[in-house]
Amino acid sequence: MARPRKFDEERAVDAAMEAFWAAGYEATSTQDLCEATGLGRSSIYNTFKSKHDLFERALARYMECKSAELTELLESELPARDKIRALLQRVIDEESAARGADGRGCLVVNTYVEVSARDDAVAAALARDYDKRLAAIRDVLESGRRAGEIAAGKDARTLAHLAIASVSGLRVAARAGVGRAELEAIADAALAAF
Amino acid sequence: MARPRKFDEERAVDAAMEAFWAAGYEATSTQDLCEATGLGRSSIYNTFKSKHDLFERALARYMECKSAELTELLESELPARDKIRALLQRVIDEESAARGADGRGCLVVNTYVEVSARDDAVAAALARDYDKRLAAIRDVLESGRRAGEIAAGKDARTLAHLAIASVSGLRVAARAGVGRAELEAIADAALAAF
DNA sequence: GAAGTTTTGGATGGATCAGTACAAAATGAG
DNA sequence: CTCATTTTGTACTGATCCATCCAAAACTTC
Repeated sequence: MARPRKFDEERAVDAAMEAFWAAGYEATSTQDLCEATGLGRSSIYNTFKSKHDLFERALARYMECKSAELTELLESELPARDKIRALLQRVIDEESAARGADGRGCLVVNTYVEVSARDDAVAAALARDYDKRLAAIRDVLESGRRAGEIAAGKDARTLAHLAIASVSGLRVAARAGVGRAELEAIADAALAAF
Repeated sequence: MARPRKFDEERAVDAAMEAFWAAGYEATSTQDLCEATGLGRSSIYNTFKSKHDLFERALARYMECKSAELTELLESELPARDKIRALLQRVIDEESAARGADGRGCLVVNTYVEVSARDDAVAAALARDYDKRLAAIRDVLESGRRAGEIAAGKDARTLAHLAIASVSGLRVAARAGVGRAELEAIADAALAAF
């Protein structure tokens, strides 16, 4: 038939994801993407339509990974509040490690802020991801409410929104330079609302 | 002596702030800054050292304004928790209006995410601003704790961190497309932690 | 009004941007 | 081996990036 590809498309998307994650969309040049993926310009443009297209792929991949991690975390046998606690703790671990290592934060939060407002396709993808996470957490809290672990008067959906907002809040705080111990105290205080 | 300036430096910084606020640092070109301020290239580079310098000025101005607003808000006669409630409500008003009007969010949060990690000077300025806000809110909560409005077992400083994190969380949620009514429910739920 | 000083506009520089054109290289099918 | 097809490397496009240069304009002081 024809000459076969010398690279793995998935690995290229992964590498691009790392690049966008580290520097953001605008600040990542196509040259950076070539170096990160190890591909030539032609290969990238032959495989992906554009930088924007590659970004959407990379973002989708990131969201997939994170979504899988969340699902796994929420599937444990812990009480609902402890699941939320574990979620917040994981975020703190990520962000604290990231500060020392690379300080790149979370690609989803970064993209909300940097890209979302001026890019409808990206905004829509982020909104779908948000809804998925919201539903997963709401289910957990709803079960917890039925099990009596969460006060009956509290709305599971609202608390799920709050859980996600708490995650974002911790991430921004971490980026603001708040240290690990303080982040853990904040998370602990936030749990009082659940 | 010499030819006087035809423009007001402060107004120029204001206009630049609006531009950076609307589009972010990278996506705002020097051409955009000329158009926003109404100045020529020479005037801008004669007055400010560089785009980066102008950005620092604009960010400082933004933080000054917001800081003044916060101080004013915290000076009311309300109980401590109601002050926090008012703070969250103001954020919701801002973000909900912004979504329809321009969707630019908060320049400080945007800058944390877009610039902070790769710009020490900006990161330091943001950190100073964070500390100021933290201290102001901590004082309010400390008073509230002494007045018995806040449980004695809670640490005012941690709650102040939490208040700031709640603001960031709401802002990111708003950018994620969460509507006004839901934001208000989230804020209400978050207040249970105070 | 002349001299001296600063601002201003417009042209320009060199770098980098995203994306394309094209021919050489590489492969499987016949 | 030859042909058809796809990938790949390199050179290149036109646009835009931030910043600088310079001469003309504008204003104060003398």
